[in-house]
Formats: sequence, C-alpha cells, structure tokens
Amino acid sequence: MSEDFTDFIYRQPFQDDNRRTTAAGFTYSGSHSSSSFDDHSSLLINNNLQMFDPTFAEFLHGSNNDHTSFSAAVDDQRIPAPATPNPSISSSSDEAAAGDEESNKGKKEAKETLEDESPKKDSKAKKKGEKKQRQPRFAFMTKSEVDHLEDGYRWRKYGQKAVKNSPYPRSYYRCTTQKCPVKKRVERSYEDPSTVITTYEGQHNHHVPATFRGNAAALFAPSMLAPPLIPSEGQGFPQEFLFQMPHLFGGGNNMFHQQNLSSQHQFVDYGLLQDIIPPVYRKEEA
DNA sequence: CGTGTTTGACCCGCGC
DNA sequence: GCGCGGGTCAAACACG
Repeated sequence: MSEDFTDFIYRQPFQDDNRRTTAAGFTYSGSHSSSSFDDHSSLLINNNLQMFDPTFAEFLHGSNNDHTSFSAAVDDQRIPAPATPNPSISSSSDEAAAGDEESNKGKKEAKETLEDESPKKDSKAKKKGEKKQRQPRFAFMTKSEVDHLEDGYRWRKYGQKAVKNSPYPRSYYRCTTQKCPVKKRVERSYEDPSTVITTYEGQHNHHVPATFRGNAAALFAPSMLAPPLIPSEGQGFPQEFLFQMPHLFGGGNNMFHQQNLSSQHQFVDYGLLQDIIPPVYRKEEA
C-alpha cells in the first residue's frame, strides 16, 4: 500500500455550519517511517468534522491541557474534497462497525473453511467477491515519549509488526469493549523519534469507560499545533479541527500522562465548544 | 483468575 | 505464480 494514502479517509462532510469552516488541505511530507505516510501524499482535512461520538463532548469540555504537539491528517481520496454534504452520520457509523466485523469474520471463515469445508463456503465466496471495505481512518502525530497515549478508551494490543525502513515497530490495538470495531495503530516516526503517529480506524459504538469519565477532560490534550510538525500549509490549521478530531472516530484524540500536564493552553472554553458541540450532545453529557 | 502482551504463523492484496 | 509487506490470529506467557 505504498502510494495509498487512502488509509486516511474521511467522508462525512459537515452539512450545515460553515461558521467554522475547517477545510485545510496540506501535504504531508516525510515520514518514511510509515508506509501510510508517503511523501507527497496529499491530505485533505475537511471542514466537516461531524460529531460521531457525543461522548467526546465530555472530553472536550473544559479540557485545558497543553502538552502535546499535534497534527492530524484525514484523507479523502475516494470522495472528492469539498464533498457534498452528507447528512447521515449514523450510516457512516454503522458502516464502520459492520465493515470491521465483516473483515474479521471473513478471516475466520476463511480459516475455518480451510480446515472444514462444510458450511460457510457460501459466505466465504461472497466475501471473496466483495472488496474489503476500508474503514475511515484518521491519523495524527503527537510529540510524545510514550508510544501508546491514553485516550480514555481501553485497548488491547493484538499485534506488532516491524515497519519497513524504520527501527520502530508498529503496534496494533483494538478497543476492548465488546463489539466495538475501533482499532488503532501506533508507531513512532523514525524521522522524528519524538513523534508518535497514531491512526484510528472506525468509530466507537459506546461511551468512554466509566473509569475515565471523571478525568477524561483533564487528559485530553488538543494543544497547539507545534510548528515543526505542521507543514507550512497547515499553519492555519483550525483549532476547531483539533477539538473535533476526536469525534471523527469517537476517540481519536490524544492524551498525555498527568506528568506532562502543563497549565497553559490555547483554546479552552473559548466558546468554541458551544459552536462545535451541538446542544443535544452537551445535554447528553449532563 | 481475569486481563493484557508477546510473538510466530498465517492470510490477503498487490506489484512484478 | 511468486514474493513481499501489511494486518490479524491465537497460543503461550506475564502480571496484578
């Protein structure tokens, strides 16, 4: 998947408000560390970060930590950039969940049919015909010493692979909540070992585990975009994007350890939340 | 004992 | 068809 930045797909255009348009295209350059980040790959950040996961209103609310450099990328290769508004949020969510289950099932079935040729041939054949559906992915980079950043959800590591051209391995995590399809990959940029590249795939179909609810906001670290991490075009990277990113996949946010907390932060409760988070969500959190 | 990690094997898609 | 690389599985293991 060399030239495949399709890894980063976002297809849920914000339908209405352009009040905080966050469209920002930029080219991610560098990062040979990951096959997912090829040079010259053009990334598109849409202005349409619809709330996929209301839960994250909690995260955002009152979050005021700044301890991470932060850049993000969402690719929209399949759906042309300033895509047409798509009002259906849930459909995307459903699709994500279903798709993942399918890919997993497909695998298992494939295995089973190897050993036992009986029942599931049909479904397997069917699966074969179907093209494996890629889940929307969302990647961002974080300056961090720890690879696996706390984000409020519980993850189970299910694999680790060496990354080509990089001394750092890539780890594969899956949300431990039952039936939650979300996965994430974590790898360290070999060009800048202080940078961790996290890629989320899918959307959480549940809320943040209760144990995290209390301090989730304190953990969340939208932070300022660190210039070194941001390509020039991305300088005007809208802060809204940072806030909204987590909603993309219900948890694609970044958190740091408490030890890293610093009090300064740039956009806390600037009234942005009100703009970003629909009232219904904020209500829900109460 | 429950939960999470490690790690080699396996599957699959893709390019040659 | 083959080899490669990415992604996943699952048994064994570690840990609280």
